[in-house]
Amino acid sequence: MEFLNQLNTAQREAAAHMDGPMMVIAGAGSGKTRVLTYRIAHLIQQGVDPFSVLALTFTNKAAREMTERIATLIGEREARNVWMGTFHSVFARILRAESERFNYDRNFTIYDTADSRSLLKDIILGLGLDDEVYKPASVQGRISAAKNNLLNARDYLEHPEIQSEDQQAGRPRTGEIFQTYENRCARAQAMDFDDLLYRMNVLLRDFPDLLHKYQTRFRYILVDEYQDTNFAQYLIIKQLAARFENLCVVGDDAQSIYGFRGANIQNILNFKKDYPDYKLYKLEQNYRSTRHIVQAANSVIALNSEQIEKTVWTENEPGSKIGIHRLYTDNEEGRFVATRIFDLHNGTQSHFRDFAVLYRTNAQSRSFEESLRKLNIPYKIFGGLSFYQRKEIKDLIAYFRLTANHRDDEAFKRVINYPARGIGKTSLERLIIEAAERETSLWDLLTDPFQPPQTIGNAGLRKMVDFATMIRSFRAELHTRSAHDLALHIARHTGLVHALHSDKSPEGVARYDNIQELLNGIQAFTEQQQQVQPEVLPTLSDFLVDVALLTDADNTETDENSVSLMSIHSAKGLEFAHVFVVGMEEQLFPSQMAMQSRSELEEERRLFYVALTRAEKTCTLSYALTRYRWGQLMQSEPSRFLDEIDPACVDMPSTRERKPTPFSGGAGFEAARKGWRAMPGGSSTPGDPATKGGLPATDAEPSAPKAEEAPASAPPRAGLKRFELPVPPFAGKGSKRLRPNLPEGGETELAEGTVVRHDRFGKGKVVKVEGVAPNQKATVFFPEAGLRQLLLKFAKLQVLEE
DNA sequence: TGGAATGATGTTTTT
DNA sequence: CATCATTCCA
Repeated sequence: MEFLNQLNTAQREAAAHMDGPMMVIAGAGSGKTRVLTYRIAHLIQQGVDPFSVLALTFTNKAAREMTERIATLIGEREARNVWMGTFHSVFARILRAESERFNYDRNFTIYDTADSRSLLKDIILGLGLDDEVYKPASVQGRISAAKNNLLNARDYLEHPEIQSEDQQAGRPRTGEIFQTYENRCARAQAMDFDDLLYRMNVLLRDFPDLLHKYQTRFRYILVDEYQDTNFAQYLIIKQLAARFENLCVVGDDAQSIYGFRGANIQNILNFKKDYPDYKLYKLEQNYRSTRHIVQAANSVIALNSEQIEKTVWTENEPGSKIGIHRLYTDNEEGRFVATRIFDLHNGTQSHFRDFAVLYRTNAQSRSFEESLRKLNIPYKIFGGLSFYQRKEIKDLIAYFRLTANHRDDEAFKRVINYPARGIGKTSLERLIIEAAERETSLWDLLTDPFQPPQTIGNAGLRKMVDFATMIRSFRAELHTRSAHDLALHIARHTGLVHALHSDKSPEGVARYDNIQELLNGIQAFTEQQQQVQPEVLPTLSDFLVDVALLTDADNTETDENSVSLMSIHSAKGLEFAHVFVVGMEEQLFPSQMAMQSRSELEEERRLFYVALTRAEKTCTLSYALTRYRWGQLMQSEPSRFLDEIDPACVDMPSTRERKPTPFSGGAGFEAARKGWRAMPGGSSTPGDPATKGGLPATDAEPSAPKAEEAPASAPPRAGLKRFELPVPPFAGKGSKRLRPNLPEGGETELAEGTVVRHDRFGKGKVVKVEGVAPNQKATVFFPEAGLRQLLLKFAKLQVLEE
């Protein structure tokens, strides 16, 4: 009981809540993790069995930190027994335990995004479709959205609205691809990320005994970052909590930044409908940041129309104002930030780990890496090409996967001839074709004792069979050797270690080191598991469940003293004394991809809010006037977000000047500096649609600052947004965000990928088409003139080829 | 069949 | 500018 006294009143009340549904709306930096951990500790102290507590987070790191914090409150033994993990990892475990209910192998594979994309590409080509029309990535998005709304392939095919959407998008056979994808995954005993949530739902829906079992087991359920849950997650939680309704959700609508992957703020807004007698707690006092930072963040987020009412305030000192810095190039921006860090590090007694550089896209990290390296400042990059996505790591893991689950076709294809063992692509292709004909996995075909593959030459077949024999020999030891032991054996025995070791190029050495690092990681895993459950041998397949769902952010050794470089998304939940938010430019932040609709722009703004509120003491914003993008030098303009900050919190008054409208590319240094006044007659292009300001996003310009009373879910702009699907019929009362039909695409034959000629900009390729007939607009990439937005009624485009 | 050279192509954010 | 994919050659 005493430890609750370390909390403020609001926090304490929330943490002391025992039974019944509750929601905590927690402003940034208001101590929400504290409330979660203290509440769990308190529950256990009050006699609740730790085994009956389930806490769901979005990152493994958050889960680990919470476990640690709880351990310091009530001791490690108790803390360890709380079910704490990400949605995906917890449900993957449960699915593994219950796999026989849906005819899956216990050791099923979890396909990552790359696996499922390559499978999709395979299917698309296999169906004789054009992968330019059916882009694997966008089909993937479509399927993902469907699954997040609990639609399987059959539902998808039977859904008239979806079908007509696909018709109109010119991709009528998407459902067929989905269907095939589903079959192929089943055949390979594989699930993708979305399947984990989908299956979990189906499991609870179709097996009342299991529903009962887990409802009873998880007597207390806590959910972190509730604003980021999607429909599938929402429904799982709802079902699990239905028996006791001891459900605690914590979130901040202002920090909802995963709408693009199906997260639905409505889940927060609807909580009171599902649990009318819920108790609401609000945490509004910010302990993290200075007053200027809090005020700046508040002023920005106030421009969003959809929010839960709350006031974030702080008693902290005002601190220094937000700095805004203009640089001429992206490299200069890198140098600026690095020198700043260097000086601050020397001037104040701060550590390098107190600094973070946050950017919108991972591709921006390069200039900062270079500059930091030059000044000998240690840094660590998060995200981007994650450790687990490196080729050599994926190769080795593919061997592990194939060992655990022979039917994992993606893994099979990856390593059948790596290291080279003389199995060429024709042999493999024949195997693939034959497997498709017989509707079986590659492995099952290859090892079929009665009907071995018919179409492969003798030599090739023999080598393949040898390969299978080797994999089988690994399999035989799956349960007798520890994860690390077997991993090492596989790494050596396959020749992979040898192949990398003999490669003396710098990359080769790095790869070899990475393999070592992976093996060390498995060693650590093995030891850790043995500590938790000494009586059980941690196997390689146990490791695989973990590794599929790991990210770089989970990999950090906290004792490292280095500057953090990361995307704003991955910075969520973290805090740093000194934060640099870089690349504050139109088209970049807000991203050009996210300006189709008001709601997308608002998500970008929340992202900016998240960025600002990571800072404790100082926050520095910067932008560059020119930047390399797609290998091209491009002009850029200061982000509109800079103008949205309350000027009282900003250090550089000159930025208060009125900014040019978006998309006025090519205005030049002078124009960009002086603002839009310099544009007319300047280097701006005649007929440039920018001067028309046709974008909805412009609504948010300072000239019309107060958010109009938009309906709760403003109708999305017509556009190419592919991500949302109508809520499925059995979704019940949930949200009803039916989207109006897209405008008929007729009128023009312009489509993505069309090559056109413009009489000033030359040859270019259509990247995107949007808008309705008279005002239809195309985004075209011209190698000579860069990315341009053109209003079709003005621009005379000549179609060169489809 | 394997590897190197050349050419096309693409950038949001992540479990 | 990178990475990837395809092509071309030994």
